Amino acid sequence: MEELEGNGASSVSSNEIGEKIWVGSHSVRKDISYIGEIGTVGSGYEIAKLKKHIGEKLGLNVERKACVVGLGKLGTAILQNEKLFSNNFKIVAGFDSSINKIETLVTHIPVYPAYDLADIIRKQGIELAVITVPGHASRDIIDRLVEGGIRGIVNFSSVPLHATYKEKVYVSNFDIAGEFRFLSALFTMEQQHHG
Amino acid sequence: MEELEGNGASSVSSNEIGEKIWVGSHSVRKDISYIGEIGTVGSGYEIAKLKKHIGEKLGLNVERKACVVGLGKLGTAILQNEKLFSNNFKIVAGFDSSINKIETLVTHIPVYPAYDLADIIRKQGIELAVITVPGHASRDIIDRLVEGGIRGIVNFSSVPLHATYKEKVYVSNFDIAGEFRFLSALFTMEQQHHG
DNA sequence: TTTTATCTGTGAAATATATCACAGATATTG
DNA sequence: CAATATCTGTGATATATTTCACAGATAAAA
Repeated sequence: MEELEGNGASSVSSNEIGEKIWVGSHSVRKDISYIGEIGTVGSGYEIAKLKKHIGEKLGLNVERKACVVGLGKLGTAILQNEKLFSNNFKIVAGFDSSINKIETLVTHIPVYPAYDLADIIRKQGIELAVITVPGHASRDIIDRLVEGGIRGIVNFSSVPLHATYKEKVYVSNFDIAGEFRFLSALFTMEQQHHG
Repeated sequence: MEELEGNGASSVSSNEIGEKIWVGSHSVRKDISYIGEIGTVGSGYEIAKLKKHIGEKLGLNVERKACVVGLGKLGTAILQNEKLFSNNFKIVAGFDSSINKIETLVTHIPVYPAYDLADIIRKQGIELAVITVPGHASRDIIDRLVEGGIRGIVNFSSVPLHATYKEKVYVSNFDIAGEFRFLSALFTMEQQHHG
């Protein structure tokens, strides 16, 4: 929608949205209809109105604080790369278990030792975390994040985490090797079907 | 399964697998049944046999070459982090459009200018790519990857790519900001339902 | 104003996915 | 060896998701 606004458009049809995101116009309309009756028959959806409604429904209109746990190469790259985030998310802290790493890392974002995790998350009201620690450490980290009251976690460790609803934490696992396996499974099975 | 093997087990039941990955035993059995009749009633699945069959079906028993396109902080971190990959995937090349970056980057993996992309992918038989270029450049990059004959792409740029089946390329999009939006939508909607 | 084109919202139908339940086979125990 | 416990593979059922089709409303054109 922001792309279309940039082109000077003020309204958009389900068809146009569908083409942008490679989804049928039916599905676009059906999904939007769960939020409410937002469109205008004949001319489509007013972009500003649609953005507002989606934002309210999904909680995207408020700024949320996030942190990075594990400051290896990957963690540091994420910590320092503000372009990775849209404007309502702000990385406000980094954590690592190595004091040495914390003292030597050059960055304008404050970094803390891992044992302060729960405390700082609670005090600063941090809601989201990206974790890039080695697999064996991730279970311990998630416990401390939950203790601090974190709400969502993006997990880059190779050990998938399954936070329960009871814990009130949602986890999104991402594993590059897993994606590679998935992709190679797709094209391997394609070949098996075609001979 | 490798974890269980490490503990000395040689066979595993659908129940045990299900507990490990938080899935019902029914689903585990049903999924495995699509590959064939691999289990033994009464004692479960022989781990070595199950690994072999899954590997063959999904093409995980062969080594596959991969590359990283875009050597900013994130791309460099991925290029240099071999722990991110399981043993059948090997990063054999990095690419960037900045000659300066290519000349100054210190790594034991060969790096090349982006204009050599298609050529090197073809010559070296690279099947997988991770792309971490800025959004606006990604469409051009994917064209060159396809030209070189790439089979699968993990896309970290914020612009989602949709490779068609016709192009014989599969794409897995990953966008950290998108995951944050998804997670905050989940807990926001949870709050809306509970009052 | 009248006609024609455009577009939403949504029941209904079609697909796909997940779950269940159990027959029948194997392993284990006493 | 008999009795009991364990476990797979799968048809059947249930649930979820996607797609379709169109009534009815608005916008644009003539």
